[in-house]
Amino acid sequence: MRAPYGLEIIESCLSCPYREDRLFCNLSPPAVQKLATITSAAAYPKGATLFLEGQSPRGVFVLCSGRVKLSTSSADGRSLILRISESGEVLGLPATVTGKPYELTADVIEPTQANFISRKDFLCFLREHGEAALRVAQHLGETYHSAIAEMRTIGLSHSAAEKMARFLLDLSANQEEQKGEVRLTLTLTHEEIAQMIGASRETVTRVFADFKKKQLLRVTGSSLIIANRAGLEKVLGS
Amino acid sequence: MRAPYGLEIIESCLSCPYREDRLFCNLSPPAVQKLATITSAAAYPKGATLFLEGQSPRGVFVLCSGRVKLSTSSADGRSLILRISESGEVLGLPATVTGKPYELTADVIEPTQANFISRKDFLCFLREHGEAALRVAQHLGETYHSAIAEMRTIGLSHSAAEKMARFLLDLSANQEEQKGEVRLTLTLTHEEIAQMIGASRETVTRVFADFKKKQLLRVTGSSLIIANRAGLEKVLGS
DNA sequence: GCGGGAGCGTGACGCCCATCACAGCCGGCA
DNA sequence: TGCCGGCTGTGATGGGCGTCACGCTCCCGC
Repeated sequence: MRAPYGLEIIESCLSCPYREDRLFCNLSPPAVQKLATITSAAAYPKGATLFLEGQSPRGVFVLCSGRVKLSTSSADGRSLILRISESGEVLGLPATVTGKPYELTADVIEPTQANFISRKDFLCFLREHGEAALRVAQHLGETYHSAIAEMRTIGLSHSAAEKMARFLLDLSANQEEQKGEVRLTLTLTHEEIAQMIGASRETVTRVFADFKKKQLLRVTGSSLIIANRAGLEKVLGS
Repeated sequence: MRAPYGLEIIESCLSCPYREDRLFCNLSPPAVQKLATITSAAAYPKGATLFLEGQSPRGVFVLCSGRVKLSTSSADGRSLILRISESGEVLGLPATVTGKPYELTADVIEPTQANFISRKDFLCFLREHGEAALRVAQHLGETYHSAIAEMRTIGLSHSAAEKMARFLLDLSANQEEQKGEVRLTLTLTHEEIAQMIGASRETVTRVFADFKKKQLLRVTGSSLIIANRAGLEKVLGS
């Protein structure tokens, strides 16, 4: 049941300079200049919606700060979270490039500032700058890659514990490790984790308890420590 | 357990002219010409493997004929089929563009002829022809789109019957309908369908039997008739 | 302080479905 | 013709986990 938040866009992102984000860094100076002219900044409060699944694409959003939840939901209210996007990421790219409807819904879960580029301007820009088109293609390829990874965790595990383990290991993959432990801050509720791995809220709670009992991880407040990475990996192979 | 077929490539695809495929039609004449020079044709027998999940990308394959199974598999031998590709489709595009390993395995299930373009040549071609890079971006966007659709069928259904219904409705979406019935030829074994929807072989058999009993569909040989589309759709909402 | 809501922990119950086992069926092949 | 291997159908069984229900702890606003 998606709350019908209006687009309460606050047009005040003057302090939001153009970022060296992953997608458009290292472009030629004229391309960067052109990009600046078609970009407009905006701020979104918690609870706002950048775009809804099924809408025809208005354009792309480049996150400057904040966090945005990307999800898809079925008619009966169940929803599946694909990703929590953070600063520097680009949202709405596939739909904007193809012209098909947004395939996901983007909900703001932490106050966010973002740069927006309208579809018309963006396509025009890509046609003029082949280098940028190639960068976009690479970016889409990586997005696809991580979608497949997500499918693997959901589709190829027999147990909820296995999905949780995969989820945690994916999270920790980008974190640095010290004395055999990985620390990461997990600002998701059990409910949200459940929606990410395709399980119920209670199951997430129980699996967490189980992992803690088995000394695989420790939780203090919102920070989570993976104490026994090898142990978690063993959960996968069973 | 993926069979270790060697790449028994038969270099004899002289009768395989360059196709008006979805990806590269409507390019400018010089682009098409360039493309022809870097394309090489080959034939693959049933059971051959175009590429394996995890391999570093050699290039893209454009199918001229035949059928290829795209799947990913876990360490314990379970596998998840994402798609059965047919004539005209392009395989290996995301990995080739990004440089990351192939995220899927491509197995030939019907004797196939394909055009191959090496990664080096392909990237060079994209850099020279911005229009093609944009087309590739659009293509990747669509690939992503259908991956999300697949995730929805697997992740957002509570019952195996629901997954089957979604699967069949997806299949029939591209077929034309006559007198309220949709006919389609299904050349997959129950085992393969099971791997596509994330269920067991026996469950697929049972759900099929159930659907037949409820007059939702009829099966004669390899052709399948969806007799009551509305009935199938009602399975989704329960 | 106190009510209320959001999030977490936990027990009981029951169903769905994976798994195992085996039996028919069909096509291919010697 | 008869064997064999792949595919399909079906029963029995058991465990995993979704669901319901309820209590608990925070935190926040009044």
